[in-house]
Amino acid sequence: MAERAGQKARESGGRTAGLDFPRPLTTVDVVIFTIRNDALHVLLVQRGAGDNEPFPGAFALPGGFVDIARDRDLEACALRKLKEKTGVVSPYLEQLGSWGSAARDPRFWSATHAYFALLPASIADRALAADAQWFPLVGERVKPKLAFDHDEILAAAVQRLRNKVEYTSLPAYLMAEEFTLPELQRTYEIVLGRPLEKSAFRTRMLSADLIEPIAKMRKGPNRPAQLYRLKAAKEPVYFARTFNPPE
Amino acid sequence: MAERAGQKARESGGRTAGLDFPRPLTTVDVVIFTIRNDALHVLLVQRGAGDNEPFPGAFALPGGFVDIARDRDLEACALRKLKEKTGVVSPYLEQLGSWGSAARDPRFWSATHAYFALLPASIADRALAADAQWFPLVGERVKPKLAFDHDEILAAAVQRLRNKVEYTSLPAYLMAEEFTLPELQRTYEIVLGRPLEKSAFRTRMLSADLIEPIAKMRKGPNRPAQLYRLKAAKEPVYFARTFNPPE
DNA sequence: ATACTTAGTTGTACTGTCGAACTTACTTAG
DNA sequence: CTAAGTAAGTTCGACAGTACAACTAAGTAT
Repeated sequence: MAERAGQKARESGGRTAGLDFPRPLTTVDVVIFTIRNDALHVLLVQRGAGDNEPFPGAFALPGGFVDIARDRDLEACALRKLKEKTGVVSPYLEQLGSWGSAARDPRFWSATHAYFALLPASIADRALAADAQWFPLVGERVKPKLAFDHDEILAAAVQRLRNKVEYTSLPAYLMAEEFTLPELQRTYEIVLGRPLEKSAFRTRMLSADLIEPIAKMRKGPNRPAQLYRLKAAKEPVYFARTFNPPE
Repeated sequence: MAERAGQKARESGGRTAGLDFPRPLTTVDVVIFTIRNDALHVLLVQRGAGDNEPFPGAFALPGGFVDIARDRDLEACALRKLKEKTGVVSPYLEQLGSWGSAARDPRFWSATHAYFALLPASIADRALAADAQWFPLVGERVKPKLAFDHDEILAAAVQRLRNKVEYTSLPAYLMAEEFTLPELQRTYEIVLGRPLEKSAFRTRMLSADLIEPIAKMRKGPNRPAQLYRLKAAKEPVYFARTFNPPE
């Protein structure tokens, strides 16, 4: 329907200011994070070796062209790609930014809308697509050289994540349904790459209206720990201060 | 060059996965803020009354189609549109996000890349385009109903600005070359919509490596005030705490 | 029983904001 | 010339939250 309108306008050949412009390619890419083995990981897919595709065989962020017939909007497109690769349907998903230039795709002027998602490791391990694979992060990069400008996008995603972790509750979305405070703190420390003060962390997390204790306790080889879960609100909490800065 | 490659691929009619997808319209819009008469203002342009254009006569954010022949990348496109409307060539410019859906433009599936810019009032008043006009902000809106989903984009820009003002030095980019600390504080207060503590504001601004005093003083009807200017670094400063929160 | 480990608490020092009162420098009214 | 007014800038005590370290608690392993 909307397409027909566009076709008509284009076929009419009139100076309809804009519909006549050559259109950039429009894609969506998703940077999907999770924590495995005490390290931040990102999901990459290996590209096919077809001759018409750029960067054959290279690794890339999950993503691809917007399908105007199936994708109601950009976020729906991101969710579709995320579901195709991981099976996950309701992750924490946030828009990261957009990258568009004449140079980033050898085929044509192209613009990508980048999202980033946080998944609990427990969910992330189920039902990965055949061409998808988790890679640990080395600093802000990943070992293989990525296709397009995906190295740059990944670096921006990591930076954004680290930045927001300083003053928000984002790491809570990397946790399983039930978790203990020390586990949450460890997640913060993994993402930030530096240790945090135990008591300050506790008082902050407990005074924030973010988590609630549940009746159960986590038993282990040592003293049992109180289990918590996220409160109903899905929105992240913003703290008034950053954590003890590295100096 | 890049265009030719695209044309070829399309003409070949091969299943080149992606180049065959119908492409969304790609635009860039810029939310340009300044402060006039102790109030936050945004720049709007009035759309022409041509029959082929949607929302004829309505006000909209400055923006339009990406011109792949002239725009090296998205930011260059935003800078071009900003210069066309204001003459300003080196503002504070930050990407805001992107909005894309089948519904936002009645003509076709379209995606816009939104930026927001901060201009000092002194610069902003020079050389406005004929169809451009400053509008004061009422909350997160503006009086006229805007074209497309620009009301939503504007609201997001205001929210982002207010948010970042809590813990960054962004308002410094709304100041003239030379300014006093009380003037800077007033700018913060205008953007935030609430008063700030004088002494805390001073110690924070002075201990941040952001501004430097210059030899001159601003004379007025009362005690003269020390003049400051932004330090060389163009990047905004992030504070470790937010300002006294409203509750 | 004893040592070890991790969860969680307590207490002191310190930093920066809050809030108000104060000093300083200039203008204007009488 | 003096007194009142105004805005710039400083000072000070109260307070909140963090830093750091020492402590208690509850389990396992030997």
